[in-house]
Amino acid sequence: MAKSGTSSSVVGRDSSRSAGTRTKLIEAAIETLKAEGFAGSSARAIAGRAGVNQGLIFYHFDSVANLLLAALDSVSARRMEHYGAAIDRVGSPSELVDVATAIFREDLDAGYVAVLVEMIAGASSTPGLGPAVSARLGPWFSFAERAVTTTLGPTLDPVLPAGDVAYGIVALYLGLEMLTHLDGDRARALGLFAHAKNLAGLLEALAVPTETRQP
Amino acid sequence: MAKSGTSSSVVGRDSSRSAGTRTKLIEAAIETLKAEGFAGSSARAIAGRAGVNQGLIFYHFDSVANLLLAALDSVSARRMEHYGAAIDRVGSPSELVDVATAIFREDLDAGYVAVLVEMIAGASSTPGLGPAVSARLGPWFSFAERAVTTTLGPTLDPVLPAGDVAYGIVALYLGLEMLTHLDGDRARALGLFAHAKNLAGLLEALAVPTETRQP
DNA sequence: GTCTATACTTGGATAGAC
DNA sequence: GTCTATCCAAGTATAGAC
Repeated sequence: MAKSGTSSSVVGRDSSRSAGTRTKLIEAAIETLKAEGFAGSSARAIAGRAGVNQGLIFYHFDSVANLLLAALDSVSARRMEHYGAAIDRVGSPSELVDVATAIFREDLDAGYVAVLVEMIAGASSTPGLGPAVSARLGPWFSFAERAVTTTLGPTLDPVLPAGDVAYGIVALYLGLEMLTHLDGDRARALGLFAHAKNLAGLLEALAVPTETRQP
Repeated sequence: MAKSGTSSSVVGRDSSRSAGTRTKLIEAAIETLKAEGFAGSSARAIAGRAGVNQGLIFYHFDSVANLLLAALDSVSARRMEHYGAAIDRVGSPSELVDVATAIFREDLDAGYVAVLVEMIAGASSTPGLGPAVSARLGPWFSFAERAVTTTLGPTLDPVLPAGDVAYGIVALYLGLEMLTHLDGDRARALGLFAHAKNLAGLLEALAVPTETRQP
């Protein structure tokens, strides 16, 4: 459905001389979702922020919903790249909490999770948007699951399956973003991460006090 | 700002012969928020569901946003009443998880938390709505805190303040509602509650094995 | 006091100019 | 291929009928 290239160029980038209207629109869509929410992300609002005519949205993306999905794809891709790099240098649970705290702070500042939240909440109002958004949640789940698995390992897998924990973590992440975004008080959420750090340290002290691992 | 009574009657109810247009509108607003989301809750959509002329919204509530806030007040009041009754007959942590599970299932079916989620997410798009919604979150926090305090008591309060735990629980609750509502799969969320039940049982076994309490 | 008919504004989408 | 002018539907809000 969505058009693939901007020009007849063979390369994947949109390298025509028009300075990438597509890219500008996607960037403006992200900004508008963050600042005005889903309900405020009209074609005119987004185009105004991008400094282009609103008709271009329908030329490049066919509909506003498609543009918003492209915006969600864009943030997801950026975040997953960043997350993946961060998670690879994590060993212990408390290190995981440290990384998670830093990432959460970044996401809050940049408003990346706000985009996701608005798209999920907004999906109720546009027919067909729900499944599309749902499909794009996959990377977030699998990233969280990978983070849990690589740090906690199969240690607590029998009592707490990594997939279930990942689901809860994503849900908590979304909820904390909502609350923080609503009242602008990030201290409450960050306080929770501080407590998690303590619990992680406690967990490390309890678990495998002797090096019981097979090569 | 909002009009208080419907007629010049002395009683608090709207007891005029008009069969309660206000009430019908509030009910329709709740249903519309659940089904169509914030972005889909226009004056026309709500009035259509209520079977009344859309102009009545502005007569009775001055604006759509005010009607939506009244709808949020209505669900909050109902839920708090129900929650309060349920929490009073809870003693142990695992009982708390049982009650929380039942309540979560109810909220999912009835869509009460969906209303809250949509209002929080939608607050970004309407100037002034954020603080109004934020103010209405107070009861949810204090209920969660009360639930945590009465069951876990001051036992783990030093390491995990009840207020912080309550904040996290509300956030998790909102996030689970979003995800469940999005893909219609409530098994994932309910599975988490099952794990919480196990952990609660574990906690009970560990904590205060001897009756160490002062009268 | 309650409600309806109507005015005006904003939003989605496209035909056609460049 | 890129963009603008324009159309029509949907939204908010109110003047005035009952």
